[in-house]
Amino acid sequence: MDGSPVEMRQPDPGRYQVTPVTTVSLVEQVLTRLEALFAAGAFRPGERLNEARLAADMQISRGPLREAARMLAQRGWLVTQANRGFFVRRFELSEVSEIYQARRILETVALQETLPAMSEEEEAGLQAAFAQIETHASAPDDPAFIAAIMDFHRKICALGKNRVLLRAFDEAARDTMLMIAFLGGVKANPEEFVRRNRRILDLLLSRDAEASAKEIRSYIDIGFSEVEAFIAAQADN
Amino acid sequence: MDGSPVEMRQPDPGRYQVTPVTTVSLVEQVLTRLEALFAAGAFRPGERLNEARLAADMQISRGPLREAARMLAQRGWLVTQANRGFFVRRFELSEVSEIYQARRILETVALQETLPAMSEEEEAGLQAAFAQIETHASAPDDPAFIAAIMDFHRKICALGKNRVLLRAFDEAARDTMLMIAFLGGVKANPEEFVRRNRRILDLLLSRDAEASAKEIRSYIDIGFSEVEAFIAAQADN
DNA sequence: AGCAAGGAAATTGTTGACAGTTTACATTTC
DNA sequence: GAAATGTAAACTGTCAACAATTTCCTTGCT
Repeated sequence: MDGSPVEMRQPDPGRYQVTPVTTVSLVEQVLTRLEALFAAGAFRPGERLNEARLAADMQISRGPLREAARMLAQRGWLVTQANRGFFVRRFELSEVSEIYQARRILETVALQETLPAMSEEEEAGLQAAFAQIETHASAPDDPAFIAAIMDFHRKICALGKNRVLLRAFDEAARDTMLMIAFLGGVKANPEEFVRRNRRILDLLLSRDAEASAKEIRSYIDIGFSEVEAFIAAQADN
Repeated sequence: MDGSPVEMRQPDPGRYQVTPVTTVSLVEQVLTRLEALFAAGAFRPGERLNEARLAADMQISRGPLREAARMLAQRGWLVTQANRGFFVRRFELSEVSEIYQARRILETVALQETLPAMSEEEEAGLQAAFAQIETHASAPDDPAFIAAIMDFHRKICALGKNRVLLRAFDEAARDTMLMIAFLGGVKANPEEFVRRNRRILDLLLSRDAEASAKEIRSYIDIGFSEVEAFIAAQADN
């Protein structure tokens, strides 16, 4: 009973570090799952999604599902029709070219002024992101491969230190992934992707903004023409 | 009873024209109202919004309100905290500058290649949008004045014919309006806004992409420095 | 007074049910 | 047989209630 101080808890902030415990709401979980379904190509363009069925499959009620669907609608992945519910968006060919055009601008404009001042952390981040591309190149059909590529280019865009433009890139990147999912995956050989991105990385590390931008534009153009050709081939069938 | 053909309805598609009857869901109505509340500066940054109270005021249940709030959260106007609900976003000063920087890029990059080929409709649209600015200049405190300015610049951005970039502009423009709403409205004299935008319009109509871009950048810079000064003045209090 | 503990009130997260609309199908009419 | 009509099932839009968590206030202690 007499207070020997030995066991007393004292504030010692530096001794250990714990992260907050968080709960994940159903809406967030549903959103994640729907994104995964989109990435896996489970939804077809124009498809109507059945709220009751989806909710039952996920073993939740329709409320959280609808809230997640509203977020995807705001993001542009779903469109709503009054009294008819949510439909998976469609891509027109014209919009595909706009997506790539936007990426060309967003990724290169970021470098223009900031590349020479790239920090150690940013440099390390780019290298780590590229390493991820190499890792996933062995399984190019896995959505994680495209996701790794997009993350690398996202880090490029992040060099611009502009959250508004980075957000715009995120949308364009997500649109790209969605479109690829609709097409049923890429079929271009992964080695070329790795090689060209390595070249981009090297030019970035040399801090040559002009050459980097040129290489990035060329890289994006190639990606676009491959998608374009693939769509044209599909249309022929 | 014998069918005299006089009154028989015959398919005659050109004789009259009706537009579809549409229903507006509660979610859409709520979204519109929340946007108006934001524009009017009714919400303070960091404020938590009370679902039950808002829903009761609008005389609806919490469901549609939450769905609209999720859309605003996806848009970035609200942020969510687990089990604590929706909070009005905050603006850091650094982000304000990024918004203007993004607008500078998005509005000028659109012109670079497309201005010389501007169509009659686009030209008329720009003039009509500018006329709206003049109309609302007499009531500069009305959110409609800023909205008119933003719409004019949106049409400029639309010249680029890129929906992805236009969407990015929309976000930046909405962020700008939100920020101004938080600041309690603009106090710069409306005549200057009208004058500078008229100059932009003239340069656009002359189809001089380079001069237009320069004038737009200058215009945006002025808007930014005014907001910046206003924020600094507020911070002093 | 300052602080911790406890509990009631307020608020969010989630659900199930009902009303209104749409969709699909069978039936009638020409 | 094709188009129009009527009808039942399916589905979305909305609500009200309940469970879980947070917030606020009171109480008791040093």
